[in-house]
Amino acid sequence: MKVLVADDHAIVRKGLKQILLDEYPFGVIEECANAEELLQKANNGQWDVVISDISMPGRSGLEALHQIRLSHPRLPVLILSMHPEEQYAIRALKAGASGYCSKDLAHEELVNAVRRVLTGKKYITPSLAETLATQLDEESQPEPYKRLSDREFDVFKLLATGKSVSEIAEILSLSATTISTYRARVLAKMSLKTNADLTRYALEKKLI
Amino acid sequence: MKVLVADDHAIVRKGLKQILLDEYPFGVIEECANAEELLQKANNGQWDVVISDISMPGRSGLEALHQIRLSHPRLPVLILSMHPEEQYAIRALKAGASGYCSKDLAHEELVNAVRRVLTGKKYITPSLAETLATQLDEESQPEPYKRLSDREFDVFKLLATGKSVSEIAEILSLSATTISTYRARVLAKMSLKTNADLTRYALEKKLI
DNA sequence: CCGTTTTGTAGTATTAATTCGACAATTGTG
DNA sequence: CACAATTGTCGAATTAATACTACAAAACGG
Repeated sequence: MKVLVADDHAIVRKGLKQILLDEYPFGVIEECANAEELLQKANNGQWDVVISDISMPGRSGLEALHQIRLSHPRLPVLILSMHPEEQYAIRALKAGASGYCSKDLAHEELVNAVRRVLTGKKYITPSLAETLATQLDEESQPEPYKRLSDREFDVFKLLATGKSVSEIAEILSLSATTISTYRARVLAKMSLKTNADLTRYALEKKLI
Repeated sequence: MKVLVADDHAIVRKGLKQILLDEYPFGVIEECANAEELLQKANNGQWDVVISDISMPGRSGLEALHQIRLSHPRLPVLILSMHPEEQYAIRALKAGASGYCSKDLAHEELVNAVRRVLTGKKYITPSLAETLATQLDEESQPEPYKRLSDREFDVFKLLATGKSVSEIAEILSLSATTISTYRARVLAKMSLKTNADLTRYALEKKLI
């Protein structure tokens, strides 16, 4: 049993490692503190499964996932997230993740998820599975829900934390006008009107 | 060495425990998944230090901290947070925390923090320490938690619900410049920076 | 495979917000 | 009480944000 664990929080890495070692006492659990390290190690050995945080500084877990999909199509990647939220999960699964777990699950549940993805199946954290199911259900009738594009989502998150348009422009190296355009699209898609609405939404959904 | 560890994420608890066990191989590390459990265990044994997440479902880590301060005045409590935000840190320290660590610190740093608080000293996570220092440096010390005047509070509430400066000017029949001035004063008094911060604060305090 | 929609990106012109400075009225305090 | 600090209020000058508009590239839907 060889597992690659990636998370920028040392504490989380240790925790994952410990949980996995409890289950697989003779397993090899390797830690990666960021996406680069993850990619490097993924290319440098035979692994049974990768467990990675979705949001890490620098190249994100999502980008790393993408890379791994290309170079190791059969290596299952389980994405971990703090946020039990659809926006993240949909992205991860579209990028080829084998599973999506919220970080607050019990360790038995984590072990469970690992087992499933090892057999080639998908795993979705229970709380989210329900949400997604309802979502798909409702999609037939009302349909006010539109998915944000990646860029839009970036801008959404930054706006929700109180960044100004010009700060975001700086951060993403885009023109302020462009950010304004994204902002307008985000607001329209979400049927909201103000940045405060975004903040409230994000807080409610525990996105920030 | 007896440590109480509280966090709602099993993964984080495991990680903390492991890091502490690496450092204190014969230590007793007990896990608590929520604030109730933390209080119960704190009252039920002799501990050297408590390490607790700041935000847990139900009664928060901050409330638990308060309780512990009352019943065990000499027991050091180290607060952990995902967010290296001053708002939280200031509150935690005011409520009697011995230290404030961001969850992304390396495990050596955590061990360090524990050592410090054991000797009765305070520990503040480096990234935050810098922020706080710059703030004090940059200008007059904006004493936290000054009371807002009535007008200021009106403006505060309206801003927190997402009204724009000009809308507020309209509502209160004042010039937009005046509202901007109030806004600046409110922000200064509360040591906040953005409208999003106001919204967060208001939501937290259930003011809106 | 081809037309349609969505996405990523900006420029220009217009509008809103902020900074800075100011000052009278009110409040707090030794 | 007298003097300092706070509060309520604003204008002018400067900056930031938004509304439109636009267009190429990518994704999608038949």
